[in-house]
Amino acid sequence: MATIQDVAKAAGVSAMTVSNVLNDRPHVRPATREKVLAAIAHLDYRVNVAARTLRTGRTGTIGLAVPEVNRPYYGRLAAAVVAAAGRHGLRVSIEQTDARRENELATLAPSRARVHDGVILAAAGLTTSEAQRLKADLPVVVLGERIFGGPVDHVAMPNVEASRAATGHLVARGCRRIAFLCGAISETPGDVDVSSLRRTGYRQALADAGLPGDHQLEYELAEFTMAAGAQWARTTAPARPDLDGVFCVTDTVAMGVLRGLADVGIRVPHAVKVIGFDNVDESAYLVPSLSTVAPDHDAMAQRAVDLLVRRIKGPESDDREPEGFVAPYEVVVRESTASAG
Amino acid sequence: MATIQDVAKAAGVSAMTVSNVLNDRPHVRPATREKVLAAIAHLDYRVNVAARTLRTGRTGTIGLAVPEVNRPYYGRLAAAVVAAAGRHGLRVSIEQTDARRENELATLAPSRARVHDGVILAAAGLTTSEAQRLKADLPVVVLGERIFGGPVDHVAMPNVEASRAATGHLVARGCRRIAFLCGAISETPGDVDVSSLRRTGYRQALADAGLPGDHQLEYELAEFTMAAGAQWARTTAPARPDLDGVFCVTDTVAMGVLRGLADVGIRVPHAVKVIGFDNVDESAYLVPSLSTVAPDHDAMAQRAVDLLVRRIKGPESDDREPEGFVAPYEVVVRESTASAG
DNA sequence: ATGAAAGCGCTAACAT
DNA sequence: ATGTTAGCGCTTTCAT
Repeated sequence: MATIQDVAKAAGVSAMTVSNVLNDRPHVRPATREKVLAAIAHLDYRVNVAARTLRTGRTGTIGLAVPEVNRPYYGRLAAAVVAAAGRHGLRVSIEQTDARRENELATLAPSRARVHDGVILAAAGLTTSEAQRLKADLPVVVLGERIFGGPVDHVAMPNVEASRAATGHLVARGCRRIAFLCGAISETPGDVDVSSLRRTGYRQALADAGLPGDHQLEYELAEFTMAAGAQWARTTAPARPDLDGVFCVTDTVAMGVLRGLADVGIRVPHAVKVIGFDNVDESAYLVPSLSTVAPDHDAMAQRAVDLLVRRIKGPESDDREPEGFVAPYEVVVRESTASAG
Repeated sequence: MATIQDVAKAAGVSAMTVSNVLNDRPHVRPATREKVLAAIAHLDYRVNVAARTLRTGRTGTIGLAVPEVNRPYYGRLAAAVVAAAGRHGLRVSIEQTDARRENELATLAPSRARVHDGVILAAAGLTTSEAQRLKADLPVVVLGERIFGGPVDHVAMPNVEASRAATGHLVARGCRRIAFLCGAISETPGDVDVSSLRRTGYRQALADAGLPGDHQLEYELAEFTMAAGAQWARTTAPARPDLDGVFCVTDTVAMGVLRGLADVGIRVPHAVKVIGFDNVDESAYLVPSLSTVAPDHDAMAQRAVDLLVRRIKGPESDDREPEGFVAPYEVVVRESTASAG
């Protein structure tokens, strides 16, 4: 395997000149550049990434830490991040955190700085206060909740607003007894997990409509899974005949709910209307198709990568105030909330 | 950030001894080892992966090249590979090939040998003859079709047998006019893509049952997508009122088909029974739930990683004959092929 | 059982 | 515009 020295020799220049060509640095005469490129092609030379990393401290790879690869939402996100990173010439290495805080924190440990130039952390296990005190040893962008006053750049879902819109849509379709299904809500006061943010939006929408809030209608599931959603629909929903709408914290949960309601003969959207959150690809193909909130995944991924690259590139930029970006969204209306029977 | 020299100094030994401790090499006195470990802990020392890689040529990372991260099947697979690799202390870097042969071949190029110790290639764009002549510059395990006489280890789906079983199940449930939906089938004679293998199983099952094969019932879709499946169900299925069963090349396609059939009022399983392939998580929660072939994803991932690790570890093992592993499978019967109306 | 020396391939800094 | 020098942090080889 050819080295930069071999190329230099073949081109009749110094290794440094080859390096300059490789890295698109100025001050290389076109003629010289040609010679070097020819030698590179001839020898089929490839840079040794390890050597470059050892020298520069840059690895050319960013980490993407997600709770679980095998979930449509994160699959969608990962695809978008891989694409966006590629545009910056960066590789993406995906890690699973299983939504456990120690794993999430571990991705920011110094040891990772040796492997990744930066990390995009799709946080699900951290508390807000933890996120606000994140002391990362490498550039980080947190993807998930909006972290006010946190120390790192973050890209967030418009959780509250979008949930309010989703619930508002149910209200507009005539629902009056709307359940909210979410995951475990943190006990820590001031902590903002997805569930509590979306619950806030849900409550606001009820208030907007002058509907009484009923905490009996707020259900905390053990997990964000289809199984949990289905289980709820089979056991709890039938016991609440007054129910006419369900807002699910994610499409995955909603998929389970649709299945469970079908099992117990509760018709959607006739008896109960259902709306989810995420606009996962599958949602459009369910029977009935699932109404949902569609955040702009590509914009989130693109922005996350851009923010990260800026921190990676500019050491001076460490001083820059942490930035936040809230993705645009829209409510996608499908059969599960259709108005006519 | 502490280096191995710092640790050596702190422990009062040479760098070499520290290295020996780090790499669990013999001939280190327990007392010495203790001293070193203490120094490591005290300084919070971490090996510099780049330096080690430069020296040894090993990166500690394997590549996983999949057509698309954002597809349930590959998400499921990726999760399993990440888990299996972790057990060997290896990181996984995921790449997308978009099922294009040049991208798939690129993952095996020498330049990647600098970044990955080996690659698991979920091939979808290569022809058999290409796969059989794969000249990889680093250890590779191909995950996908069974490559007879190929030069690399491979882990395969039991495509033919499982498809035969799936189709046989439809026959057993009384279907007589069974359609087969697949992706584009390669023109190259002798080429075995997923579609043609599964078609072979389908045809065998029909022959087993003494049913006439009717090539009019074999449909090649442009893509393995829900959209393509739905499109087919909406346009083609209604034109074939004799149809009573559909075997889809993947669950994703089947999801689209279920949706499309619902659109045109063809009832499943009453009028038409549908079976898929993959047993994606979602399949159990569709309405109707989808019967399918369930290959053992975890076994496939585990085996792929094991095979790869063997090639990486043992240079002498290059001589070993390429191994093939065919995953076990079972037919999972759900509502979409239920017998009673 | 431990250590000294050398070098993996690259690039930052400083010549020229 | 190009070249020289030095060294990133580790491990292989050969001593001791």
